[in-house]
Amino acid sequence: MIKPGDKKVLKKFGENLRKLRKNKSLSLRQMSYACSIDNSKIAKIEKGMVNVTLTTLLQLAHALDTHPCSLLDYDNPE
Amino acid sequence: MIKPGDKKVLKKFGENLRKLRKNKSLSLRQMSYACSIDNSKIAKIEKGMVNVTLTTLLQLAHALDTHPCSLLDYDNPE
DNA sequence: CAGACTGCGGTCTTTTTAGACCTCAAAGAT
DNA sequence: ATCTTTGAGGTCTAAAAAGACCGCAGTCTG
Repeated sequence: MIKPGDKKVLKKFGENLRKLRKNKSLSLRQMSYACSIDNSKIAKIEKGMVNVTLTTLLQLAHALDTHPCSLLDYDNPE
Repeated sequence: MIKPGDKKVLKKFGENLRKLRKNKSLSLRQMSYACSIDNSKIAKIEKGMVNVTLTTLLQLAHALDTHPCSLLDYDNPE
């Protein structure tokens, strides 16, 4: 299901997520605790290996204390 | 997996999606064609019965010719 | 009435997420 | 050298999404 075109999107999303996490100076395990998502999974998300669902997206945003939009804000206007 | 707390979120998301679709005066089948998502599925999403993934979210946003953020822009920062 | 469109709901199979747990190597500090 | 933290991968099960197809009732129009 993960089409080649999607991989790029997921990768970008992951990179942005990582950036935001680093900004908060959170380790994977700290963030895991903050949003009840397994650290190994967050790592996979950051690497673009997972197509997160809406609720997961919101959990991540909550843990980062930011609006969900921030997680989608990697978009470069075309 | 869809926890009771999530249902509310998905419902709100769906309602917002429907609002945006109506704004564009698109029928389910028209939108289905625009984003390659089955019309029955879109109906389910709008009713909050599906926890959409990131790529699906982006497909929907694309079909509505709007930024993904708009889909998350219901008043629910939490 | 007939025909078209609409939203909605159901079924089915394949693929994937969610979630939990475990291991490991590298880097840090004590 | 030891202990801890960190990021990264791996495995496994159960639940759910993806995707496609079908049918139905209501509405509208010719």
